[in-house]
Amino acid sequence: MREILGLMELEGFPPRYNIAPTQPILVAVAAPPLDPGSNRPDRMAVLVRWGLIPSWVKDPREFTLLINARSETAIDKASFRAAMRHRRVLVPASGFYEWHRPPKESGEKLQAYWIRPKRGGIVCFGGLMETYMSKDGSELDTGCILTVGANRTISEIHDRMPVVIEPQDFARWLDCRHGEPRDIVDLMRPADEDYFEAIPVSDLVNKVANVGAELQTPVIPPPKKQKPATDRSDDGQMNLF
DNA sequence: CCAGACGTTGTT
DNA sequence: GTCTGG
DNA sequence: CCAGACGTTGTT
DNA sequence: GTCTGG
Repeated sequence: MREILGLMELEGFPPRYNIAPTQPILVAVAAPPLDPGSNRPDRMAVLVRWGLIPSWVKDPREFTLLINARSETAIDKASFRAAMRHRRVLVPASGFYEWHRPPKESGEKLQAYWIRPKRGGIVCFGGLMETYMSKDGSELDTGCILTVGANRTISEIHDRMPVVIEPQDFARWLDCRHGEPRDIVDLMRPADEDYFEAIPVSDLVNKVANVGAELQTPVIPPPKKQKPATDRSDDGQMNLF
């Protein structure tokens, strides 16, 4: 991931297997303009609270937790408009969890899935951040992840999925100095059908107190046909969500 | 115009 | 701060 | 799901 | 008839 993002700050960042809203997440942002000849990286890593707080919020305690933003509407929403223009970020992860909620009548149980790139490695989600100034003068960096309608593969599980930004689009996504929202709308689209694989996992993941690698151990879900996951092991560097 | 909301998803 | 609903 | 709206203007 | 708001 360090190689992918060009960040220096990632050494020694431990793997995390169950990141819940309000917890810190690592994001990549564009660094301030470089001096000519500088070899400083043009991106930097920031830890933000997962749950965006717009700058105009009076009392964060009474404000809804904004962990996702719909990419179709974020440009026009008061809560996301400024961040969409000025504070786009990349959120690196080794995948995400999603829950399949069967119709109540079906009798099927809620099934959790660990969803990761088929090729393994790191995926970068499109996200937004804000720096919130509280009344006591302290700053709180917060962020959220953009979503888009699920592709056919993921829609078996859920109707939405995170926006995936490909490496060749990182620079354009992050360049908020020149790139306006209309210049990046094309990047907010469902991932290719074969980009992700969904691995059924146990309901251990449902409890945020469970945080170990065993959360990603494949299970065979009871009734429906579901291809068991491979046992290809993860690189263990950065297991977000 | 003015007052009030400002969001998503449904357990990540 | 900006948008929406009345 | 059901009830209610279904339109525009917004300084005349 | 269809959409929206609760």
